[in-house]
Amino acid sequence: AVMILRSRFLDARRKRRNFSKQATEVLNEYFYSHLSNPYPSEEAKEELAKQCGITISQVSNWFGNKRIRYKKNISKFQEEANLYAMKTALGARQ
Amino acid sequence: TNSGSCTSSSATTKDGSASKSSHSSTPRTRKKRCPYSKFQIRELEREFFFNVYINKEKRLQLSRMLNLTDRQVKIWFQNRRMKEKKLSRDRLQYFSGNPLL
DNA sequence: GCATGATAAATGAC
DNA sequence: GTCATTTATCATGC
Repeated sequence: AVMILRSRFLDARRKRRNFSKQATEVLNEYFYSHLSNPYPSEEAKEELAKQCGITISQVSNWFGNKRIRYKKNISKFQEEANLYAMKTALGARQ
Repeated sequence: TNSGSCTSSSATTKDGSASKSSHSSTPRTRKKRCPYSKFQIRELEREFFFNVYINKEKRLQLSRMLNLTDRQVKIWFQNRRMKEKKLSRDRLQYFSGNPLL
């Protein structure tokens, strides 16, 4: 049993599981509301990790992937960007 | 999986700095990430097991044996130390914050 | 078949 | 030296 758990831990690195819908929501809200400087501080990463139920490393991974994939094809994310821009605008109105 | 496709330093002159750009006008293209072979990783890991910090002498020796630049070996050890630190952090979090174990 | 998360080379700030 | 990061690659989900 110990061996199984150990092996599960060792290659749990690339046993990828998608984040929850809510977690992705939170991360995208932060990303698109800080699009001019999408680099959360350590404190912000900690807060995001807590909100999303993931580790700080996973938050860093998500932002790293998001930044470069957004930069590589901005048009592909345009719709998503508008969606979250509208969402934050509506949230600020209340 | 990877045969000698990335062993770029075929013309081992001295350092890995190939003939980059003519002069200091071009912004010097970033070197393409090139995954190392199983053999290269094995030897690097073997040395890392003995010494987490590698000295200059062994570094030059290793770089010649693996057909890597001195800079590549240096950076590999830096990244490897960071990886070890991350593994330690993950282990700590994994065994402390999971009541199932 | 791409989307997505994690890891492996490579750079640069400090 | 560390360390956050960029970039390409890997491995999986669906």
